[in-house]
Amino acid sequence: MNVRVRFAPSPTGYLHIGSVRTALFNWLYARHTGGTFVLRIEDTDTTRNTEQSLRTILDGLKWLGLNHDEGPYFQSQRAELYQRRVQELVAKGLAYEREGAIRFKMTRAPIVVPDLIAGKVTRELTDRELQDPDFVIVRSDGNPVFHFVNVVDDLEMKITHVIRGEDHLSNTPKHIALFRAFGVEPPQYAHIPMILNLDGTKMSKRDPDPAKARLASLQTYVEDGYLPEAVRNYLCLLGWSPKDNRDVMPIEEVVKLFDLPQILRSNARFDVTKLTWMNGEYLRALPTARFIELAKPFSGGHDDPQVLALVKDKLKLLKELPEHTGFFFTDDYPFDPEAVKKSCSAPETNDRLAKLAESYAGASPWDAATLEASLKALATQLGVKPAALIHPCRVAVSGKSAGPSLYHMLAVLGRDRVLARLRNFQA
RNA sequence: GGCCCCAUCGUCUAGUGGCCCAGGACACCAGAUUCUCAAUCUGGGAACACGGGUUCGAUUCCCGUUGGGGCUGCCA
Repeated sequence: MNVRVRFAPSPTGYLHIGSVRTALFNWLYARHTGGTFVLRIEDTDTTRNTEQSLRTILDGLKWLGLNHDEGPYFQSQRAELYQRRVQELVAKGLAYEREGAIRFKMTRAPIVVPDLIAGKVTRELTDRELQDPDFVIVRSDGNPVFHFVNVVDDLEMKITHVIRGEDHLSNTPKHIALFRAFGVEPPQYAHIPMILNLDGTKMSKRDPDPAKARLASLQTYVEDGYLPEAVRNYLCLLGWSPKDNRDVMPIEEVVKLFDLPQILRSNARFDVTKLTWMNGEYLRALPTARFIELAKPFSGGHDDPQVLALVKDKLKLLKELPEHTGFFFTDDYPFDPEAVKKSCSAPETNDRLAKLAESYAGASPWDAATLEASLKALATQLGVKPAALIHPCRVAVSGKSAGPSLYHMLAVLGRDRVLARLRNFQA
């Protein structure tokens, strides 16, 4: 049987990180089985749909490389189809009108949901359902509801596996009943557990804590300079594991190993610290040319390739770029008072830097090796350790005590600026 | 409230009755290395929620308790 799965978001807001993982798991399963990944936009709630939101979904999937094979289909364009299907149920006597809405005659017997992840789930009827198990499939305004269009589309699109969030598990008996009402066997279900905040609360863009609210949206990771490969890799590891102690691994490997039954049944918490670590791993593994290309949007216009290459291995996020490179592009860089205090408190500092400037004035060629040799020679001559020159020099030219290799930094900065900064600096 | 799902270090996880006084990763701590930071290397602390069973033997099976999550809409 040819596997067909789908990602069916509704374009009513931002792209939630949990939805992204659902999309990812569908994509992984399609690629693992050589099946088809369908994208379907569930835009039946006309009051909440926005064009912007649709854009966000499409851009997000593209950014992550989760390419679909079919679609996007739009439910808003399939109204006639739903209409026909409603008529079919009414004609069969399985649906009826009440208070202007059309309701489906739900069976009172408990329905077993065979789930590839949760196992066989049998749901007893709730008190409310005991009173009246039927549910609305078409609102009194004429619009069909989620449960109905979802089932009709899965049926029409011949979806074989429904991989979705566990929040849908309790509603699945309704869906199964609808499939049967149409005389069709339901697809296989795989309900994946939820992703929660570190503190166990729901990830939501409306979280009162702004830091937590940011984590809920994929957009945050794009803006902060995470690599799509890193986000994708981290998400793979939430509820799924290669079981061989690997964590950073190419997506091709995940595709090879991924399968539904081994997905964990318990909720996972989202640890952005680990994601950030993983991003650093991916960043450092990047070829320099590729890094420079990806770094440009974050460089604030200062994208000298030599400078970018110099700080490549220092970053965990691309958005950290400006704080690492600022002093390369302006002579008005801030001095960290702690750094000045720590490295430039010796009374001889000004004198030493003046001598270093003198020595560097004649350095040729202006490259890291020459600058290193020259500095060490001066240190010997002054009878001090190289560190007594290195640290003040670093602070003088960059304002900071931390940064790239000093000599390479000086080489990129260039003779004129280095000499000027050494001479202007007064401890 | 009712119904459903879940429960291994702080977090993500390995573990399907003895190989486990529980392994890996992030984070944390200490040391090594280095011109600083980062990276890297070495070492360390850190978990089977609780109570009953079943069994010669339970992290692993069953029941209960507690805790967490979900559903309970003419939202999706």
